Amino acid sequence: MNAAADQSAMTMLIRKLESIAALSDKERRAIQSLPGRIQNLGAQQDIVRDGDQPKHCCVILDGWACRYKLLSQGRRQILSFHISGDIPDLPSLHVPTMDHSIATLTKAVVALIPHESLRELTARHPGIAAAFWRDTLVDAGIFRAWLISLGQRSAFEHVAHLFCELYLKLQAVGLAGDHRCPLPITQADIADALGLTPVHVNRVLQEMRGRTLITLRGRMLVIQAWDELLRLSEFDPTYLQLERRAAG
Amino acid sequence: MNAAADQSAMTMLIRKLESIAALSDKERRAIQSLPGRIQNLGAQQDIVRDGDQPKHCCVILDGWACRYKLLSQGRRQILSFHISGDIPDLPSLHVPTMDHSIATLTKAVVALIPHESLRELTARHPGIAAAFWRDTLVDAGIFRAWLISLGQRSAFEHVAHLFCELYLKLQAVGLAGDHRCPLPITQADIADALGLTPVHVNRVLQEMRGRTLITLRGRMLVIQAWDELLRLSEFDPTYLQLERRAAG
DNA sequence: CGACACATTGACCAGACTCAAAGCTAGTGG
DNA sequence: CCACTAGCTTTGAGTCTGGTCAATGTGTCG
Repeated sequence: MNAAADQSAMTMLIRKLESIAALSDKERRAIQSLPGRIQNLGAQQDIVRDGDQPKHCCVILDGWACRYKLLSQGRRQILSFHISGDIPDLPSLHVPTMDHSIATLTKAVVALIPHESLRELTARHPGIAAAFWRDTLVDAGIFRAWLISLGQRSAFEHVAHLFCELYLKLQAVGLAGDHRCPLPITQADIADALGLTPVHVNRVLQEMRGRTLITLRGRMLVIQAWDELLRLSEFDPTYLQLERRAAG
Repeated sequence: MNAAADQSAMTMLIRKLESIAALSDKERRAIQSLPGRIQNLGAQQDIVRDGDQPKHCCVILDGWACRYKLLSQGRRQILSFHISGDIPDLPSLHVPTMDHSIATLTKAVVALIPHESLRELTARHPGIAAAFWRDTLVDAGIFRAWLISLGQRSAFEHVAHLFCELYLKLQAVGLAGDHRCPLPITQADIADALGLTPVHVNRVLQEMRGRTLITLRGRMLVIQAWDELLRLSEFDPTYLQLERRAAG
């Protein structure tokens, strides 16, 4: 966190909510004055666990996190990726028991906000309540999009679709542009999200490079052929409900 | 619809909401007096289409429906199954544009309720608003469970998991018991939901019959070995959030 | 500079798909 | 009440996408 961010840790949350709904000045101020315990976390650390009944929600201020579920024999399904501004455990406000875990994928900074404060905030500001509501509906839309990918798309199309989605989500909160975005996760993480093996994800990435669709080095993804990637994966950005900008 | 049901078409909606949240007498009466245009539909008929901006929600009173998305080359992914009491397009109250379609799978009876009436109802009865909210969160939980099945389970485990889920959902609204439930959909429908081919679904069903796990004839599913099916599919009913009864 | 995690490659395997052909069964109309 | 039909289910043979197992690079951080 730098000095500007310290002024309000909630800046990223506001930016995220404004990417899917309009906020008034009053609402922005109310969010900025939310109490939040800042926490620095390492990579691969659980934030909330399957079966927990959390009493606070976590806003991601920096770094990447994911929802995931463990099955027998160490199988892991990643259910969603989360970036700055996201509140992955927002549903815990209304559904007490977690049916999955949430963990960091990279080093991360999060703010823990008591459920109580959030309930007060939403009771006082119906506009914010609506924005939260809308956020979880967008989340559900992303789950549906992943269902479609898992059920109908080839591994190649699936990876392409994921890259389009991640780029647009990052762009919406100002963390990407010019068809480049950070991608600080491993091929094994991607594999667990797409229901593939790391080996096969690697082969798909090789093919994408070979076809000059992307560059992926260090932790930076460059989409060299955006339109082509959209076309190949039949990407339709409607489900992200990003009102302010068209895809691309 | 029989005479008793005519008394209030919303009986199934109330029963459904009570399977996931508590309602007061006042709230029950408010729901019962909702205005709803009753419609009789044939099988395979669209109720809402991808891209629509609906002005009402549909409560399913009888029959089965599904959410689905069409891709190129006639591929169809079914995103969820819906039964009596469900409001599959409830999210349209807060997210204007549909990113998928909703259609009947069997002959069905639905009630169309204007968004306006629902907004009035929820504004006047926060408990009902909370129940609706909770319902869409449960829906999201079901999407996550399907993600896990698609990503990590074998075809056999996936079919088993689906059968456990459908049985419990039907039981929760009084449409199943004794490990028997109606299953008025085709193997092709199941295939489109699980991302498999109808041929492979058929082979899986044959194996389940061979292992005396289920009986499936006419449009009736009998689960002969419930515990075994739960175990084989690693079924954990938490995500359905059915407070009142344990699984089974 | 060494160690560990991550990425890459190769050879072989298997679960699910494709294509094609019968066999059932529930509605329909005569 | 029966014959017909359309849609659904079942079965078989061959194929392919993605998985498994195992080894070898590569890069990054103490």
